[in-house]
Amino acid sequence: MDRILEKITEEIEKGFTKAGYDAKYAKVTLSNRPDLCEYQCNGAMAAAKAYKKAPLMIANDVIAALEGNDVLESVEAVNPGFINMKITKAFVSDYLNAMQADEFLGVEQAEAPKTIMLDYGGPNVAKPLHVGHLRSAVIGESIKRMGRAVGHKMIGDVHLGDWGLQMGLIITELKERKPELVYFQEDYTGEYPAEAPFTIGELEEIYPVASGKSKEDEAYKAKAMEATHQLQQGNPGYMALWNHIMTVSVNDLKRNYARLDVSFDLWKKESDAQPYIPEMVDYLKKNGYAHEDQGALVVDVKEETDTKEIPPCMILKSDGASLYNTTDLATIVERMKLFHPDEIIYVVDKRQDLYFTQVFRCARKARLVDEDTTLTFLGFGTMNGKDGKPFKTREGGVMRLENLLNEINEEMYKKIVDNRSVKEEDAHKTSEIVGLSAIKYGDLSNQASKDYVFDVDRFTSFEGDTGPYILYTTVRIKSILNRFKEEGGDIEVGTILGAVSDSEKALMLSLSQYGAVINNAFDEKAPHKICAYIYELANAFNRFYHETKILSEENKEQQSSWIRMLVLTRDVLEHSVQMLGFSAPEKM
RNA sequence: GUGCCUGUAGCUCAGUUGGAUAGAGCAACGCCCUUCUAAGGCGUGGGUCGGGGGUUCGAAUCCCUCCAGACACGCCA
Repeated sequence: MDRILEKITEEIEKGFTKAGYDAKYAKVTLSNRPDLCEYQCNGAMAAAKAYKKAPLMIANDVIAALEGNDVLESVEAVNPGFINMKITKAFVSDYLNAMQADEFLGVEQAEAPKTIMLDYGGPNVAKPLHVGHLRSAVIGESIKRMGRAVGHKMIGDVHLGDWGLQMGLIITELKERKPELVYFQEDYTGEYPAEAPFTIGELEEIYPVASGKSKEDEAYKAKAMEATHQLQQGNPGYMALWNHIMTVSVNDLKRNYARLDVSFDLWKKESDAQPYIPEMVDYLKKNGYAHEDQGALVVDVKEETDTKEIPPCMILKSDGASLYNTTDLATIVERMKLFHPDEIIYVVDKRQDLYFTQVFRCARKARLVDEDTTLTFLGFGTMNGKDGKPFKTREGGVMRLENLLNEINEEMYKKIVDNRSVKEEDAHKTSEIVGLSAIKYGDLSNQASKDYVFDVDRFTSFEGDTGPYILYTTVRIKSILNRFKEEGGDIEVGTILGAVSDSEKALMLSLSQYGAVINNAFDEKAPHKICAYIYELANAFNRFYHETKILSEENKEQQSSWIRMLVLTRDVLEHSVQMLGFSAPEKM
């Protein structure tokens, strides 16, 4: 279905054409002076130059030509040459009824759906998730859901960090502690135990210890590097251990991501890309893309237009070993081969901007990606504490994601119990749902690319521009609808009628924007635009709610009109919130 | 040093891609519950949009310059 702005623009275009002006000036936008009008067109001022005529005259010509249309309730030309308009009540209500009948609520679906891979999450095996992983997960999940809502095929890939020295470190430390394990017996030929010789708790304790030792003890580090090498060569005992590490770790990661309501379609990992490396390196050499420089194998990625020196993309270190770049390039090769994506979006820390510029250019230059496959870097800023410095625990350490979630849930639980008399078990469940909205909304309502301040008190507040406020509004609507049903009403029947109050019309206008907002938000990969929209919608609803008594309305036709509008408002809010990655409870 | 990003109310942030009187929330101060969740609504005060130039009918938005902060700059990931 057409967007409401397009429909209005079409009307204005008719006016411009009829008055003898080019229709390209007829672009209509939302009013930035709601006190004066609902929609405005600034085209007359732009046209003034081309036609060498006063803008106001042009505006008046257009208005005269618009005479007799049934979309505009009022239209007037104002000072320099603004065309201010209000649309008819019937036009808005017709639009809302059509919107309600549309399964996508007016969100335009992609005419040619794309396959878009989303690289987000990026946790490391055997290390707990910490707050640094939060943004990637939250933003990535939202973009994924937004993409699906506009009809694209979105493939989310967690892209596990499971390769390199960290594995060797764990194996080495394990060997120090339990040398008697069969995994370390070279002549062992039997089956390895199905049960892992460690728990996730032990694993998480082992890694930092091993990492610390390797920094101080050269011999230890050498052992770890050797173990890494052995693993990569396929040492059966090490491979068996690696499998255990993976299983234990991935189960734990899945549990944690589930708490965040984040899910991945693919649990691919860096090691999966390794088989592609030899052939890729060979290809880069043979075709002259890569050359040796100071002993390392590199690909030049400088471009004429660069304002600064872009270092070459390193493929192999001078000792011949591969590195992060190599794996990422090989991952691109793998993704192209397996999924042929139209676009790959990386949701990663913005500090990796330069690095990804190198990787993308290298992939492009060496034709590792199709020409029409887009590589997108979606860099996000740092999550800071109230002091403006990177978020830390009170003790100054790195905050585990799990602990952060627990803290928020506890905070939320207190608030819910303090304010309402609810059953124990309900309160715990509700506080988890609302707590998640607090975290996600707090994050997503900021522009992803900027640093932001993570303020627990502010995010968990029910007042202002917060997740809990949005949910509270949604719950209020549900509450009315439930009452209506209990009294024997049917919320599925009825037609939305023209507005009878200013607050109702404002709510209707806000609802009518939904489709355009979602499409635009996805185009710009900007979840914060959805936040801004639903906050405004929630405000519009609360204003309307405050002055309209629905359940006691005598006129049944009017009542069912309002009920239908509540259903639409609820649906818009729930769909929006779904795209942000959380949901509304039934009560709170 | 080079490059990139950021700078908007006391605090946290928007600003529809160049439009009208720069907007929200929090904090402060008033009002509004016998009526669908007051975790709500209405209102008041608060700004040289980092500074200075320029572009034009018109600039928070585009260009130049300076100031301040954050980040990145070949064998880490």
